[in-house]
Amino acid sequence: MPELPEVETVRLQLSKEVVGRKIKAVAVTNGRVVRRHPSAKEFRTHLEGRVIKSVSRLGKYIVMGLDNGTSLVIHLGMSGQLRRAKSVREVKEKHTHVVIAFTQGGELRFVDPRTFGEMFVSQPLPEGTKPVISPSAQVAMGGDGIVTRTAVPELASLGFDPVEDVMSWERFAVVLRSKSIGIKTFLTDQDLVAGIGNIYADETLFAAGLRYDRASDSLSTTEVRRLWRSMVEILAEAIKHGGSTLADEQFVDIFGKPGNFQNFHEVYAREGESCRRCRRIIVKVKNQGRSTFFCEHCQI
DNA sequence: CAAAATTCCTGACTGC
DNA sequence: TGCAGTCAGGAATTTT
Repeated sequence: MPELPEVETVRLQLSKEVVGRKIKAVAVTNGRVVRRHPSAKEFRTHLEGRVIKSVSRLGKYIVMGLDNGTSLVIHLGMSGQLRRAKSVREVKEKHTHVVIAFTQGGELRFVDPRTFGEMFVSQPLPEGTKPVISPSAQVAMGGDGIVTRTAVPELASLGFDPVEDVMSWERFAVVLRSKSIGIKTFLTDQDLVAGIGNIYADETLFAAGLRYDRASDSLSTTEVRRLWRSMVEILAEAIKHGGSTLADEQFVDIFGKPGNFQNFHEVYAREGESCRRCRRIIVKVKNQGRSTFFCEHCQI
């Protein structure tokens, strides 16, 4: 399922492929994707004629800045894909729900079997209005980097972005210790840390040598620093390898190519296999209704 | 058939 | 008793 590294992989490609393009027509064939809008037609009207000026990302959300100050926001959910088509003639994937055609030719298509993903057009906050920012993002950034949040009020409650927002581990410690919850719960709470899901939480915790159920306010300074480092490094590494494509799942980039980072997973989906560090068996437990994979020996 | 996992929502439990 | 924080569980969804 697309998490920060997969979304960033897509964002990097989109910024080369669609910036500067003008939207000629939008076709919505599954209204569920644009559920925030009163109608598919209203969504269409907001987009047609607009030029895409930028492509940024906040957590798992892609934000396309448009030439009138509004933004096209896209969330891939668990099975969403954005696909670049060179021409209308290219065969459409099953579950293609939205097609954006450009005046310069070509299309951008939104494909999503499970339809947990969504698209919507966001209106910026009126000039002079002060944005409401999540406490996590405020502490983490100390007032910086609120641009996307001002441009997209719907995303204001998201926590700091561990890749995009430059911050210190000391500030991370402040946010971490402000809660008393399991550290995996902390990492996957989008209002605290934006962009981490099940895969990268488990991989980060293995790299940090910490159990998923350690309380966020119980870590020593050394452990906090290790968690911070591991999180940043795992995400950077995963982006370098184009994200993870799982055996059952079908994450692909905008050209249909799978990612590579699954080959570097130490624990995720490795239940019953041996830990590469200590040779013991990787176990799987349920946490918050989600699978958690970890090594009982390497993670304390 | 159950499992996969996203966000959102509700109900219950805990500690002060 | 009330309240905030936390957590568990369910819905929506399709494919394997």
